[in-house]
Order: sequence, then structure tokens, then C-alpha cells
Amino acid sequence: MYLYGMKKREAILNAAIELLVEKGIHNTPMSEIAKAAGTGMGTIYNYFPNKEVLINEIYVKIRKQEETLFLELRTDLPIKTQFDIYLTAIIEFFINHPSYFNIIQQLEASPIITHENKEMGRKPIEMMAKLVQIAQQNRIVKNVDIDEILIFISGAILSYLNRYCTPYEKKHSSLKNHIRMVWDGIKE
Amino acid sequence: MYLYGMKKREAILNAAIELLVEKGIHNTPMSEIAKAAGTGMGTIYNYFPNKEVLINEIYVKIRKQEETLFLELRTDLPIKTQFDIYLTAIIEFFINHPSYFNIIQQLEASPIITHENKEMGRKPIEMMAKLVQIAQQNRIVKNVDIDEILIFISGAILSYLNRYCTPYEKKHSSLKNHIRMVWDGIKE
Amino acid sequence: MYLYGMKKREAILNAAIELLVEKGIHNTPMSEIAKAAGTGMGTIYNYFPNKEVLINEIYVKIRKQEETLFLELRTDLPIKTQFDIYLTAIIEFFINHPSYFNIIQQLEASPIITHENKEMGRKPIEMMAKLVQIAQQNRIVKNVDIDEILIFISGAILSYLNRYCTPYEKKHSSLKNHIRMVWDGIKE
Amino acid sequence: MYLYGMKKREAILNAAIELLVEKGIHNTPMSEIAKAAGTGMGTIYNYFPNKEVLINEIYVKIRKQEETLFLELRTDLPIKTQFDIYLTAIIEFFINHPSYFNIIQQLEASPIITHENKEMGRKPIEMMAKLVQIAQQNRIVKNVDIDEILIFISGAILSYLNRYCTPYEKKHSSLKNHIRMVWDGIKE
DNA sequence: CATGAATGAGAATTCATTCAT
DNA sequence: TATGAATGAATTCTCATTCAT
Repeated sequence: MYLYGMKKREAILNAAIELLVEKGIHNTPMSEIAKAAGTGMGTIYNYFPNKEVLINEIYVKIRKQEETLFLELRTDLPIKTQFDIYLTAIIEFFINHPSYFNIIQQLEASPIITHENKEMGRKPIEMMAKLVQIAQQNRIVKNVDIDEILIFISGAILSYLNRYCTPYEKKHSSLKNHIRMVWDGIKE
Repeated sequence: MYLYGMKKREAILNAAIELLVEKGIHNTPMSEIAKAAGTGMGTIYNYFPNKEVLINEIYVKIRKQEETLFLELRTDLPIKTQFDIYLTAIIEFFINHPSYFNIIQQLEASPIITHENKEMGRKPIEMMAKLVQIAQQNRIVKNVDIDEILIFISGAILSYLNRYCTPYEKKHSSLKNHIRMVWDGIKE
Repeated sequence: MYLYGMKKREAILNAAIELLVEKGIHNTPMSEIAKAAGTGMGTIYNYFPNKEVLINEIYVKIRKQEETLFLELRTDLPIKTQFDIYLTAIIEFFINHPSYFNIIQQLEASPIITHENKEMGRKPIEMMAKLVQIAQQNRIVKNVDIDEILIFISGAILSYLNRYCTPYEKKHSSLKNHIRMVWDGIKE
Repeated sequence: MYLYGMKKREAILNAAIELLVEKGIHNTPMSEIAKAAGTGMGTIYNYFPNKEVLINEIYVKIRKQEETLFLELRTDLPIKTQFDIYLTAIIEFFINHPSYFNIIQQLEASPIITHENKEMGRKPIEMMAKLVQIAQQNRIVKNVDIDEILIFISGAILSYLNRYCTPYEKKHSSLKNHIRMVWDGIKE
């Protein structure tokens, strides 16, 4: 059956995600992932050749989900509105999956994730790139190198989530204020 | 000698920093740190009770240096100028010590650094907090919760450095543009 | 197999016993135990979480075997006869397993064995306690606090074995004489 | 001066004794002994070539003190009285120095103490041997191989002290009862 | 003689990965 | 396929001993 193993595979990935958040990559042995996933240790190796690949797949899995948030631009809406929608969506995505954010943070800094996958992880921003480009053409956004603008935006997203998703830090900043600051930063 | 051990201690910390950047925390055995520092393995344990403490001290060491950048506000200068100075200084500090930035990134996400030290690491931003407060009183900066503004600013700094200091990514964004965007984001 | 691991577990315990006698606890690395048991180092840790537990289990194993010597009193026999049987049995048990006695001696004085296990190690003497109690009721044994009598008896056993099982000391004292002295010591 | 170092030497031995009781031989590093003795680590090695020798000297030191208890027989007294005096003296010696007993117990089972020193440790019993011999000649004590009798006696002493000096065990057995049992055991 | 920092051999322990069942 | 016991290389950490001061 072409779906063979899909259940187990998912179970392993999900168990791994949970444990990675809880204990960090290097304190999460494969044996514990197996136990949490309800499989045997050897089974993991039927799906993933080694731990590195497993971790990379987690990274990719999250990035893929992130991508699905922005399949196409809503060209029928004003640019500013699209911008708001985009930022709100991505931030809410991680707020709803705080473990995803935690994992991404851990992995982004880790040498385990291949350069290739890290590059691929930046894809979701391409949609934003298009949006910014259009905005620049309409002279709504500063005429600055687009990469610089994207860096600026992603930094803002990151720092917001960083505070929001970190334990010990419970003050819920206003998302609207934050998005407004970002917009004011980039707008013409 | 009253400077007992300062030489060895420093040698160990510096060797560790270099290796941490090169290979990541968990691929850097204590034995290699010792070798790189030109000491015996046991010597490390004369200065640091275990690896965790050593790593934490590296984190603290960097944060302490960061702190020295902002001992006092230059109240004789216009706020906007102070703001530029501050941001430029912090960003240039890390640009001049790219390994420091790399380390901080690795460690900020790591469960090895104690909560206490992470808190302490946020001190440098307190100077900025004062500046923002004054700016708000003068209605130069948006009347938004000060924490939100600081998050916004630090996010911008982070993302800029992230691009700048990451290997594989050599396009040097314009610092001026970046700072301008930050300012436009927060200004009234 | 429902006997999972019994083979390896036993092999490890037995190898450890042999080495402990030969070289003492602190001169017996886990790696050597593994080699002697014909397993890999890691295997030991599949059965015993650490060295301390392994050592404790050896202690318990021996004490458990000792216990089986005295499952029930032979109430059909005269008390004095039972007394002889008991003492002879326990002394012969250790004479037949001189390494067990050596181990017990080493471990009894060691802070590695938990208080709980040490307590449990005194169980075998409880059978003797019953016997003494009956003897006292029949006014065959001195009317002295039973614990004192048991201490006296176990001391006698210990010292006999100590001489008998110690290397360098080959003079075989007469067991009968020894038991008679013990009896004379406690009899009314 | 011929007393050179006597102070330091004693300080080291005493500190070591204290620590050995508290933590066991193998959990007492030389560095801690030095600290407790108020000397530098290197100083220890001016008095004792290595740890083994230091430990052996502790053993010898205690045994020597034990010896001084019985410099000569009190031939003016009845044998039974001498016997009582002897046993009481030795038991009270260790009751007054419980750490000595603990050390002796630890060391007797340890391969660190040389065979030579262990043999020497049995000297104190020679006085008792003489006493027993005389008693046998007077047909007061059983005509059994003298070594067997000595083993019996020392076992009784040991077990009494064992209970008395062990932590967790606070019931104070009556010394008189114990000595009476020993006597009854050996008397004709 | 006194000191204690430096050393590195050696010990315990972990864990990714394999492979027989 | 699924399993998990077995494995040993790799890692952290300890501590007896040395030696320059």
C-alpha cells in the first residue's frame, strides 16, 4: 500500500518534536523517541537512516507547513491588507504551535540542519518578497534592496515570537502594535 | 601572583569560543578545548567545575563585554543621534566579533544557559530602554508599551546580524538603511 | 524468551563477583567486568543502571542464597541439634563459597551498600532468633536480650569464617570446637 | 630537630582518619585530606610517599595504640579478672574511638593494607594468647587449640563493636552480658 | 620544607546504530 | 517489517602525583 508506514512515520516525527522541545536535541536519545512513538528502536531506522536525517525531516516538515499558509497572493486586496494578513498568519501559526517555533529556533542555530534545508526554509518568505516588490513598484514601500527589507521583517517576526513563545515571559505584547511598527519601518 | 590563573582561564575560554563556533557545543569535547588551549584536560576542571559552567561563563563573558558599550547615555546629543550611535555600536560590536554573535545565537536557544544568565544577558538593552522612555516623553517615539518597542528593536538587530554573520551569506546589507527602518518603525 | 537476559545478567554478576574478590571493588572497572562476562561495556548498563546498583545486587544475591538455607525450623529435632544444624549450614555455605564470604566482608564495611540492603542482609538470622526464643522459653539458653545473643552468635560465625576464608591462613580450625564454644556461651 | 614535622604528620593522619570515616577510602581525595589538615597537597608527599602508605600508617597507628592497652599481664589478679579487664579494655578503647573501629573495619577488608601490617595488627591478641595459655594450664579454659579460642574471642569482640559503633543501631547491648557469654564459651 | 596549579591516565556512563529473531 | 538487546566508541569528569616557585 502506498501509504505504508505513514502512521508510524508521523508518530515518530511527532514524538521527536515533543521531546526535542522538552529536552533539547542532545538530550533526546533515539530510544526515548521510539518509546514515546510507541515503536521499537529499530523501527525508526526503517524510516530514517540516522538521527541527523530525522531531525532534518522535522525541520522540513515544519517549514512545509509554514509554506502552506501562503499559497497565493490575494491580489484583490490592498497591499497593506495583504501585508497584515501575511504577518498575522505567520505569527499566529507559531503562536498556535509554540513547539514548532522552539524547534526552529534550536535547529536554525544547529550545525545538524544541512545548508540546503536551511535555504529551503526561507521559501515562505518568497511570497512576502513578491508582495514587497509590488509594494515598491507602487511606491508604497521604501525603495531599499529587497533583501534588506525582508531581513528587517523576519527579524521583527522572530523577536515577537521569541518573547511570546519563551517560557518565563508571559506578558502578551500587542500583535497589532508590532505589525504597525514593522509597517512604519518599511513604508515609504 | 594576584592574577592567578587569569592566563590559563582566558586561554581556555578563548579556545572554547573558537571551537564552539567551528563545531557547535555538542561536537566540542572538553579534551579538544584543552588541547586548543594548550593545557591538560584536568586543568579546565580547576577553573570550571563542569562543561555547563564553562559554557555559561562564555555567555556571560560576551554579555559583559556588550554591556561595556553603553555605560552612559550621551544626553548632550539629540535622541535620534543617540539612537543611531547605540544601534551602530551594538551591531558593529558583533560584526567585529562574529564568533560572539554566533555563540550567543547558539546559546540563547540552548537549555544549557541558566535562566538567571539569560536574564542578565538582557541588561544591555536597559540603556536603550531609558533612551526610548525619554523619546516617548518628548513624543518622538510611539506611545507603545516600552517592552514591545524593545522587542521590535532587538529583533531588528538580531536579524541584521543573523544575515551578516551567517556563513554562506555574504551580501552586506546597508546598515544605514536598516537603522532607518527601525527608526521609522518606532518613531511617532 | 521469558528468560530474557537471565544468561547475560548472571554472567555479569558472576564475573563481577570473581573480579571483586580478586581485586577489590575499587580496582575492578566496569570495562573489565564486561570483558570477563563476555559482553560489551554497554550491556552491563542494560541490566544495572550503574556500578553501585550492580554491587548492591551482588550483595543481595548472596544474602538471598543464604536465606534459602533456612526456610523452616526442624521442630521435630532437639533445640541443640537444630542449633548445630543451623550453624554448620551457614558456615559450610560460606566455606563452599569462599568468594561469597570475601564479598560480604568487603561490602558490609562499604558505604556502597544501602542501609536498606544491609538490613535485609540480616534476615537470615531471624530464623535463628526464633530458635533462640524457643530455647529461652525452655530455659535452655540464657535469659539475655535476644539481640545480644544474636550478635554474639554472628560474631562467632564471622570470626570463624574470617580465619577460614582469608588467604595466607590455612590452618583449619575445628568447626565442632567452635560451635561448642558458641553453645556454651549462650546456654543457661 | 628530631621532632621535625611531627605536628604536620599528626595533623595529616588525623585529618585523614576523620575523612576516611566520613566518606570511605575511595571517596577521600588527597587534596581534601590536605585541606582538612591545613597543609598543601604537596606537603603530604613529604611525609608519605603515596596514598597507600598513608593509609597503611593510619592502620598501624591505631593498632599501635591498641597495643599499649596491654603492656603486661596483671599476674597478681585471678585469671577471670584479667580476662574481664582485657576484654573490657579493648572494647572500651574502640567505644571511645568509634572512628578507629570504623577505619579498622574498612581497612581489614581492603587490599590496600599490606599483609605484613595485617599480621602486625594481630599482635594485641598475643597478650590474650598468653592469658589463655595460662588459663588452660590451670584447666580453667577448654583444652582446645589456642588459635581457635582466640578466633572465638576476637569474633565476639568484633560483633559487639560492630553493633555498637554502627550508625542506625542505637540499642546499647550490655557489655557484661556479652563478656559473660564469651567466658562461658571458653571456660572448661 | 611548603605549596597548589598542572597534568593525564583511567573510570563511569551514554547513546547512535546494528542485526538476529 | 518490527523489534530491542547488544555493542563500543566517545565523552565527561576525577584524582594521585609531580614540580616549579
